[in-house]
Amino acid sequence: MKKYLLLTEKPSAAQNFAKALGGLSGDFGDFTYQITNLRGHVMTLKDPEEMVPETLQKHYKSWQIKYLPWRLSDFSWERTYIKSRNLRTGKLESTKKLIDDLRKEVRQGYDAVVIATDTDPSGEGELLAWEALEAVKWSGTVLRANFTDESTKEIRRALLNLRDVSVMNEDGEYLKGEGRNRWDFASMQLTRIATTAAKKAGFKVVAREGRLKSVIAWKIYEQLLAIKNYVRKPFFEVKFIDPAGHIFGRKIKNDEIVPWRFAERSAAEIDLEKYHESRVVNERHETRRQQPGKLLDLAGLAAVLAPRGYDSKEILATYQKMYEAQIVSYPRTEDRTITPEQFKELTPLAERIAALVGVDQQLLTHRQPRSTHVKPVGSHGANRPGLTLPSSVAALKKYGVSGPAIYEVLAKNYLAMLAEDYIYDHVTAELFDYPSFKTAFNITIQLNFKAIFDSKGALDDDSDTGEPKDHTLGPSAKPQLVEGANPKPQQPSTKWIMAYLEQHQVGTGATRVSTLSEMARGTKAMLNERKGKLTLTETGNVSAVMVKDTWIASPKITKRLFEMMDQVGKLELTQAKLLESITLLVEHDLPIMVANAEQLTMLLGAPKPVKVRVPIEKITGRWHEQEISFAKTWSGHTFTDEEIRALLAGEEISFPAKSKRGKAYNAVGKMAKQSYKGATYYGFKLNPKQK
DNA sequence: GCAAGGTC
Repeated sequence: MKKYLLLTEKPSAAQNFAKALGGLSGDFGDFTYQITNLRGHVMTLKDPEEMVPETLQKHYKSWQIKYLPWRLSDFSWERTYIKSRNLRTGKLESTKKLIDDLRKEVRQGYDAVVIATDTDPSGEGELLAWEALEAVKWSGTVLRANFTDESTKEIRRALLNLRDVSVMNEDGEYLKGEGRNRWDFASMQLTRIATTAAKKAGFKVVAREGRLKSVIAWKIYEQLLAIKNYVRKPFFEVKFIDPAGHIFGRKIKNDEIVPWRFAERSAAEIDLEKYHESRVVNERHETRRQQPGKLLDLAGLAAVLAPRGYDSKEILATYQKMYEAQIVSYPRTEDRTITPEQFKELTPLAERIAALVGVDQQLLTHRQPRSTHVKPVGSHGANRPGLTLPSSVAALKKYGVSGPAIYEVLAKNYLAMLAEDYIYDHVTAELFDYPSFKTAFNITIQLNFKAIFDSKGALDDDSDTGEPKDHTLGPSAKPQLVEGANPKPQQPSTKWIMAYLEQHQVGTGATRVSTLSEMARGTKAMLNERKGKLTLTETGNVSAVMVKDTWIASPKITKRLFEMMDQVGKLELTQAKLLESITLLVEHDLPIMVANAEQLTMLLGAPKPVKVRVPIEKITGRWHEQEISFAKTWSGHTFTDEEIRALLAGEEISFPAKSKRGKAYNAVGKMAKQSYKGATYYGFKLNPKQK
C-alpha cells in the first residue's frame, strides 16, 4: 500500500479530516495516511533587498523615487519564516518550528504528499501548501485533494479523486496564488513613492498604499470631504396629509427634475393655491412576509458590534479565544450558510441557547431548515454558536470585554432563523382628485423573527421611518407645503466601509476586519475607530491625498487583478505578464503621487511640526568603582559642578524642584542604578520617603 | 519604514 501525508491548512481542518477518516493516521481506499497541518501561510517573501544580487542591494533598500519602479525580474522570490504575535498569548512566534517538524515528517518515507488545504478560488490553498513543500525541499510526488466543505462525505470523496500536481510551476492554482502574492508584494513600491514624496513636502509619515489600505483611506477621505462640503439645499413641494397624519406625495426617480418641486418657498406657496382637499381612495391591503436575514460573517459581526464600542481588534482576539473554547464556530469562514449536518447538530441546543440570551423559546417554531440559510455547501459554516454552551453570557467576559456581546449577536442571529417569517400588512392608497399622490406604510401582523434579531436591519443604514400609530386612512387629505433637503452624506462607519469593500469584493470577510484593525493600530495608525465611527489620522489624511486620481486607490484594481489571476490559473496568461500590470500601475501612479504631494499643504494645512529631539546632555564619571554616564539635568534642574562631584562620590544632594503638578518642594536624593521599561540606566534618584 | 494573504 502507498503511504501518503495529508497536508491540511490548519488544526481545525486536521481534526475534521481525522473525524472523516477515523483517526490522524490509518488506511483509506488504497493507501495508508498520516494527517498533519500547517497554520495558514508558514513562509513569506523576504525583504526586497534580500531577493536581489548583492550589487543591487543598495538600490532595492532605498526609498528614493529615482530607483522606482523596480525591475521585477531582478527578484529571486525567496521566502523566509514568518514571525507574528499569537492572538491568545500575545507571544512572538516563528513558523520555523512548524517547518522543522514538517521536514522531519516528510523524511519518514512517503510516496506522496497530498495537498489538502482549503479549496479557495484565489489559489491561496495551493500557495501556502507549496510554500511549505518548497521550504522542506520535498521533491517527490504531490497530489491535490479538492473539497468544497469539510463534511465526512466530501473529504472522503475528495481523497478518492486525487490529481497529480507534482510540478509546482505547472500547477495553475499555485501560479495564480503566487501571482497574487508577488503582485501585492510589488505594490509596496507605492508606499515608498508616497512616503518619500510626502516627506519632501514636509509630511513625515509612512503612507502605506496597498490595494486595500489605499482604497479604504481614500474612500473615508472622500466621504469626510463630501460631509465638509455639504451645503443644505432646501426644497419645497406640496404634499397631502390626512387627519391621522399619513402623508401623500409624488415619487421622483433618481435626480429627475420635476416642475412641482421648488427651491423657493414663495414659488411653492403659489403652487399650493392650485390644490384643494381630496378624498382618499383605493385603500389596498396586501399581506407580505419577510424572511430572517443572513447569518453573519466576521465583517458583518464587527459592523454590528462597532456602534456598541467594540473595535475590530478586540473582536478578533476575543472571538478567536472563544473559538478555541468551542463556544463559537470557526471565525474566518467565508460561509454565509450552514450545512444540513451543522443545522442538525445545533438545533437540539436551541432552547438552551435561547435561555442563555433571553429569547422567548415559544418563538422557535420553524424547525425545518430554511433553504436560504441551510445549504449542502461550505466548510466551517457561517458564524454561529458552538456546540459548547457557556455557563452564562456574562461569564464570557473572561475571553475579552466583547465576549458577551459577540455571543449574544451570534446566538440571536442563529435563533432568528428558527423563528417564523415577519408578517405585515402593506397598505397603499391614493387621492381621488390627484391620483399621482400616494401613500404606503406597513402594519406589523406578527413580529416573529424580528422579535429576536433582525440582521438585515442591523446592517442597513436606511432604517425605516417607523409604523404610523393610527392606521385609519382618510376620509380626505389636505394639501400642505412641505420642506425637504438634499441628503447629508453619512458619517464613515465600520458598517459602511465593510459594505463598500464587500460590494467591490476587495479582501475577504476576515481580511477586511484584520486590515481595518491593523490600520487603527500603533504609531503609524491611519484611522481611528470609535464606537463604529471612522476618522482619519494625519497619516491617514496624507495617505489618502497621495492616492488621489491613482489606479491603486480604485476598487476596480482588485477586480482586474482577480480577472488576470483567473487567466494565470488556466495557464492562458503567464505570471510575468500578470506582474507587468503592477509595473505599469506603478509607472502610471508615480507622477500622480509626486504631483499630489504638492497639494498636501493646500488640502490638509501645514504639516504638523516634527518634534525635534534635543539630545540629552550626558555626564561621564566614576561612581562606585565603575565608569558611568548620566543625564546632566533632572526634572528641569541642571546639576552644578559641585552637585555632580557629590553625586559621583555617592553623597546626598538637595535642590529646589517642582512636582509634576507644579508644587515646589526640596528634592533630596543621590546617584542610583535604575531601570525603565527593562533598560538599566544611572541617574539622580529621590530618597524614597520624599514620594 | 513597506503588501495582502492565511493562521493561532
